[in-house]
Amino acid sequence: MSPTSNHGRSPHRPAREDASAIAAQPRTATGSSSANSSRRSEAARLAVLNAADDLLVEHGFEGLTIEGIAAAAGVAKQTIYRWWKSKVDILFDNLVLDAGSGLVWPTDPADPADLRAYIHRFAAFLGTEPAGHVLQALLGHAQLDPRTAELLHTGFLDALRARDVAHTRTALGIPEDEAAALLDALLAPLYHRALVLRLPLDPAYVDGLLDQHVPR
Amino acid sequence: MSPTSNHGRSPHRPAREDASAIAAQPRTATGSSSANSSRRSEAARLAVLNAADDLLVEHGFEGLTIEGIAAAAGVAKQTIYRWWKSKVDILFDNLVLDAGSGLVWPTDPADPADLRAYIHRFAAFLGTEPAGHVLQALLGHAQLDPRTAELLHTGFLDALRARDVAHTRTALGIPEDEAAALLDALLAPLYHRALVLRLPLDPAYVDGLLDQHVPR
Amino acid sequence: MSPTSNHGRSPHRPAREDASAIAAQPRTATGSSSANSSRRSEAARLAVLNAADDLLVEHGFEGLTIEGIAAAAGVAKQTIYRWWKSKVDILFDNLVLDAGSGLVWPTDPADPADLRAYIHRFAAFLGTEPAGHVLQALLGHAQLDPRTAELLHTGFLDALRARDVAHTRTALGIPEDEAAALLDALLAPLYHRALVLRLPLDPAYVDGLLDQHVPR
Amino acid sequence: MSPTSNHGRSPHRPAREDASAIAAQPRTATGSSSANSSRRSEAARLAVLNAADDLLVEHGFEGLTIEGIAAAAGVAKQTIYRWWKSKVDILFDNLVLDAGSGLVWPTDPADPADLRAYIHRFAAFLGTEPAGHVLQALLGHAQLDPRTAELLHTGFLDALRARDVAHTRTALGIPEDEAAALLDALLAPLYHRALVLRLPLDPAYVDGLLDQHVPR
DNA sequence: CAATAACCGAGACGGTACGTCTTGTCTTGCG
DNA sequence: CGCAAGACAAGACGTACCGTCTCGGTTATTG
Repeated sequence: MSPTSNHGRSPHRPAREDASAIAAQPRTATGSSSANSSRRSEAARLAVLNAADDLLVEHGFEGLTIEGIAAAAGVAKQTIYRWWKSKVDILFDNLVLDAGSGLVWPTDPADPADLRAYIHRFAAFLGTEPAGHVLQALLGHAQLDPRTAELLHTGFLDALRARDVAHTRTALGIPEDEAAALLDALLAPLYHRALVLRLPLDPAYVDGLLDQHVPR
Repeated sequence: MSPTSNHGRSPHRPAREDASAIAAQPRTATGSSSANSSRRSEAARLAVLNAADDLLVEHGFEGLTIEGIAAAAGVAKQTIYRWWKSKVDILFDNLVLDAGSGLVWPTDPADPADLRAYIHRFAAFLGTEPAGHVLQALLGHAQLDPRTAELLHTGFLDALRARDVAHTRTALGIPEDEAAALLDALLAPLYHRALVLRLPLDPAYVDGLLDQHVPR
Repeated sequence: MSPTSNHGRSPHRPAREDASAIAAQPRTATGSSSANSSRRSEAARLAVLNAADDLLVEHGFEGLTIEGIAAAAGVAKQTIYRWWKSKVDILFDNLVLDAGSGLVWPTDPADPADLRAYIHRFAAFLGTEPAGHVLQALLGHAQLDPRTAELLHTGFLDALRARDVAHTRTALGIPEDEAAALLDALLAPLYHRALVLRLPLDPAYVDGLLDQHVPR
Repeated sequence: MSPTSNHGRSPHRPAREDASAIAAQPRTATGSSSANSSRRSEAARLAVLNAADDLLVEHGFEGLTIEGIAAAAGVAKQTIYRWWKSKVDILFDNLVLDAGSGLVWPTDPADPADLRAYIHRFAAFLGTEPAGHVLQALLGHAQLDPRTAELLHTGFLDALRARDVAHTRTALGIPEDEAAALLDALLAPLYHRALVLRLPLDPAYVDGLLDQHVPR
């Protein structure tokens, strides 16, 4: 869990006011992370997140149950309900965690090649275990449940898009609306291929897509 | 239910070998509908399909239960299980039914404008109640459940795509691979906008998209 | 379950209007018992009652759980909740069942010795497994829970007392108030000894008590 | 809490070896009360006892929870568990406390009328809030739980009976076995009426009972 | 023109998981 | 150390649906 996201730490009570699940610099040293207010058990938190990830891969989203997670994590059911509302919430925390470490832009000196690199990274993230499984499951479930859709968008996708548009702008030196359009032109086929066509996002395909839209 | 689809009529027993849920000509005269072998109650079948549609809109996919459908349809639970394996199966039948009447290409004399018309029709289908709700729900659920994915692809999406590629070819007089690429370039943004961005597919947007890819 | 008691048969829905759980002749031939309205499973009913009895003796009232009964009876929890409101209800049915077969007065020709015999029978019933355990548990729980008290009195104790007073009257040929007073004088020490002093109700003690109050 | 009872003061650790919860002279000056060794908070102790009493009357025995008592007393749960094993233990302390002040024999110069007075006092104690509620609840729970039965008898009822038999002897100048039999003859109907018949122990009834067994 | 077989409604059944509740233990600061 | 606060593992509670299984009561051919 990125220290800038308090999602899992201080749960539903204080209402999600977090505006940037995807921090530009998720890794900034926040000594304040030691402001680890509550007496929450870190061991239990991690055991739950890992168990959920494992069981999602093993049994699929439908076969993922709170009772199963609790049993696999060696944790009481109530400990889960104390900190998460639902299995969707748990997976969301996993998504934020994984995105924080796996969905990053190359660091500072902006370079047009950064976009290519990032799109490749995104395709790998969406298309591979376990993070991609989680994102696909949450996107799928968001079609079925408005609360999941709300959480996924305001808590993750919106921030991700804003960040990516900004990076694209600075990387290519183009205006915001152009950056957004370019990003959509690149991401739409990836999502389409993964969610609708269910075909693999192999690097060759991604390269072809990039060649179409961004000059090498 | 299109008479060329035996999905809902003679169910899981004879194993789904239906290859063209989306018939090119779903409306072929079927006096043969009297080949209606079994003593299945048409009233019950329709009551179930309608109840499922209504309850999907009312309570969402998760809140849709077999018991609820049975109660709303005034039908015994066993009557549902006799003809459908799951609520996904019921929704699938509804999808095929709705697609048969709402996702058609203009009839015969091929015309380049047909593609524009069809894409508009598709956007309207995906974006509006209740058929779009059903398709979105099934696409969402397909991310969570491989059996749903299998059913949706081999039973609907693959046939739809094959048909649409063929129509695009004849409408524009282009080779198959070009037709497929063009179709993807048009559909990917629509799916992306509907499933990921959750924005409306208004005609203005669709027109803009078409202007980008197909000469007016 | 005595056929004159509909307690377990037609459960909480039709509201307990049964006025004579303790029928004078619980065994009256009622071929009509086959007027067994619902399709309730007799096997499940008996399995639950027996399991409850066994587990009460084994683990005590507090250690008796619905889940445990369901597991021991090889029955789904919901099957128990369908027909009984609580474990108290199950025990009550057992009590009525056991009382019907074990708490009977000698048959017709009234004889002063009948009272002696019945009091001995009562002492044995109250003091021995498993029926006595059930009655003691329900009497104990009635001190803690008004609903149990209500059920036990209006559904069992009142009818028992009325029946016993009537029998005492005809057996000894005395007026009702005298019969009631005599019965109280005999039962109070038995209950006191069983519930408060927790001493055994051996036949010698009962004989002594009888000698004190009824001429041999 | 009587100072001669260390029940609540030094709890389960030193194992209850107290033989006379009901001291003949509960009020004997025990300067040793300053043996108030530990740093136990008297305020917390009293808050717990009072809260338990209040909540027993308000919600009944079953609705009485340790957490509820802790909350109502403004005390941490652990503080309760530090000093009492269970809610039964807390109620027991309350019983001893109340009995110490409400269930006393007239003082010294022995007089035959003392028995009448004491029986009236006992009936009032058993039949009225809150002390009677506690005793009835504990008697009821003793039917369900052997540990409660053990505690109630060895910790309270046995000593009470011994004391009462002794007082009866000296008050009426009769041998011990006669005193015990007389006491049983008086108490059995009271317990029977309170626990089984659930009728009020009004003074008129008690007078009638006394007239039956002890010459005025 | 019965009989016989499938369908139908109703709903009980053995199960699984839900989300809530309480228990009794443990840990973390404060005074 | 006692204490308030409260997280924790454990597990029962009562509810909702699941998918299977009778039960009688219609139809609707078919022998």
